[in-house]
Amino acid sequence: MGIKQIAKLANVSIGTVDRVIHKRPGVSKETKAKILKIIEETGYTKNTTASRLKLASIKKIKFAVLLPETKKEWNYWKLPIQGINNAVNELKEMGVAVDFLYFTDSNTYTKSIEFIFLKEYNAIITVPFFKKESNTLLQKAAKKKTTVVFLDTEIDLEKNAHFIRQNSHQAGKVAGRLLYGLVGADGEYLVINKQNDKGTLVNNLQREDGFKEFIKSVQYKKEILSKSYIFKKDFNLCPDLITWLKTKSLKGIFVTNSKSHIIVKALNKEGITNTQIIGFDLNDKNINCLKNEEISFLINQQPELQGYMAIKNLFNHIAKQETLKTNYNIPIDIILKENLLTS
Amino acid sequence: MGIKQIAKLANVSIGTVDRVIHKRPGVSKETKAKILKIIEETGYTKNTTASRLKLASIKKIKFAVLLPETKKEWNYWKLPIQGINNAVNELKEMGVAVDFLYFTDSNTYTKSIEFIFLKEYNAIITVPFFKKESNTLLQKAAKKKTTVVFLDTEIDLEKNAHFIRQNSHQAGKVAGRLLYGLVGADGEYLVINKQNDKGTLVNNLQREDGFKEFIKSVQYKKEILSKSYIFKKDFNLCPDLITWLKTKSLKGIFVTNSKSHIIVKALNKEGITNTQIIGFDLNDKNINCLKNEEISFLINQQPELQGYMAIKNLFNHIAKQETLKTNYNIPIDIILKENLLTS
DNA sequence: CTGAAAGCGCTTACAG
DNA sequence: CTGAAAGCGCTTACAG
Repeated sequence: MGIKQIAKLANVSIGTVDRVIHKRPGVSKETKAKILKIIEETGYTKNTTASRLKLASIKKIKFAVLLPETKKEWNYWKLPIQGINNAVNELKEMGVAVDFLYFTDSNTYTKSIEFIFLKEYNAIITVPFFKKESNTLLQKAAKKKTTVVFLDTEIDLEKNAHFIRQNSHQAGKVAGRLLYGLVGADGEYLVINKQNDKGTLVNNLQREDGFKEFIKSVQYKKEILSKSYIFKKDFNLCPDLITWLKTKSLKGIFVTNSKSHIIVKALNKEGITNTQIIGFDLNDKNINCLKNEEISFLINQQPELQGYMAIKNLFNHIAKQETLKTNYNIPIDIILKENLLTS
Repeated sequence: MGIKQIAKLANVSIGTVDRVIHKRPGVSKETKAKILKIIEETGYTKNTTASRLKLASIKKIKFAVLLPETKKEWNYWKLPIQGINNAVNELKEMGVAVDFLYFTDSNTYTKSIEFIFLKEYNAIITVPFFKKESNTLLQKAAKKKTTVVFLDTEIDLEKNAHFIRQNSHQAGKVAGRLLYGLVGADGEYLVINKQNDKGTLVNNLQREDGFKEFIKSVQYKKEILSKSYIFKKDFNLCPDLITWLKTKSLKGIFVTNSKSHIIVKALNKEGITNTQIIGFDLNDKNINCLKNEEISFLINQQPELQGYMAIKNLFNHIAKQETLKTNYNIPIDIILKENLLTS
């Protein structure tokens, strides 16, 4: 059942049917009503593939991707890029194209956004690392009817934004159950956050909250220690923490970021044992610690999937008029030594 | 860069280029060589979308799906069907269509296979529940150049088969680490398998093996108890097991199948406590036990994903000549109360 | 306000 | 062995 049959049934040309389908002006009320009725009755839906075949050659669907710069060999931000490239590859015959831009700080972020708005993009995929700049972006985008999708982290913003990310609070609760299962009521708990010049990372705090919520829910009464570190080269734990760790017997450490391997190293240096660690992200060093059983669990944010879904969802939104969810949840994927390499 | 440009560069018509691309006969050696060279040089690849647009109207890609009958309201086998339908929906504009058939035993399985071979299908998606019949299927399929993909379980078969399933042995190891983390060296371990008239299910045994391999790897010296049950209505644990369970303090139970909720019920009836349970599959009853903290972990076989990937991989194989892996691994997805509803 | 024609990249059936 | 034409379902630019 195609546009041709609809046209035939309505006694009009396919051009007129096309105008109605795309809500373009220039069709008389009566004709429009007649065509809509037939579309309704026949259950006709547009063949997006055929539509894109034609459109791919004249008007591409263009996405701008603005992510943190990736200089190092292993870099977290290469993973969403990988997912984005996979999706674009699947959809390139449908006329989907993407431009990548990178930022290093809020200044280069702003510059890149300005640059993006000089061209015409259907949507922008980025991260909400700078609150003020993210709000500015959303304002500009609203004016230009450009969709914005944020990856990685969810923050409160003034305008309607779309997020594709793991629920960090919930991930913290998952970490809570996993670690409590290993350490139990008699152990001690420590949360280690990552800090940069703007303070502790938003999603680290969200994870800590979720973690504490779980631990409290099981009637754990002792205090949960919490530390925030700037992770530089030659990282060392602060002396009071080392003392604390050495006096306690069983310890559970929740590293709310990708730096758990650094904690492992620091603990080893101090000869601190009897520690269970749970962290985030499948970087090489973390994976190694998992293999050596120095880390018990890693929670995978599935950054490739985030990038992949961003493109797929945006394509379905733009090409098939599917609604774009405000929050797309990435499953909280639990990785341990034995399910590391099976996917 | 399309077929038209290739034709122009080779000074031939697009029909001739098409013949070369599809390895159809009737092209002189010289012309063929010339065209292949230009394809090579330009890096031309066929636009599958355009190709399928045409082909969808004359020659569909047809899949036969043969799965266990699903009468009950909640049934595991509705899940791969859901995934299959999702994939077919995505690809229907590409001319992908599917027929569903159901079996109840090896007889109806054989009958269905015969019926399938009366028609022309590009591929068959089924489960390898009957070894002899699976081998027969593969033989017939090889003759007809029909691809066969097995879901759910991997077994040894004579001919080259394709499997999309979780690695059950590895899943058992994952269960081992998870349960050992909760129960530890001082506890007792019990494995519960499911049995039907043909004996204990293959993947249950594979999971048990993996589980035991892990538990042994951590130098656990006590015996791991293993039971195989036929799960009927009014299920009861056998008396000797009840006695055993009541005399032991901390117990870890690995249910290698979807029936962990039945074990929970049986344990409750006998007033047996201090038990950690890990099972498989997200059926409503298991989910309820997870929510009530009567089950600690469930391993999700992601049956929807299995069905989805079967269609996607087969489509890519048939329409894009991508190689079909002998074993496609479904990740070992760990579910606990807190990450149950986040995806 | 509406229609007819050309074309997206590919495939087929037919002509020579 | 090769080419020209028609067509897949849709979109556009133009004509009226």
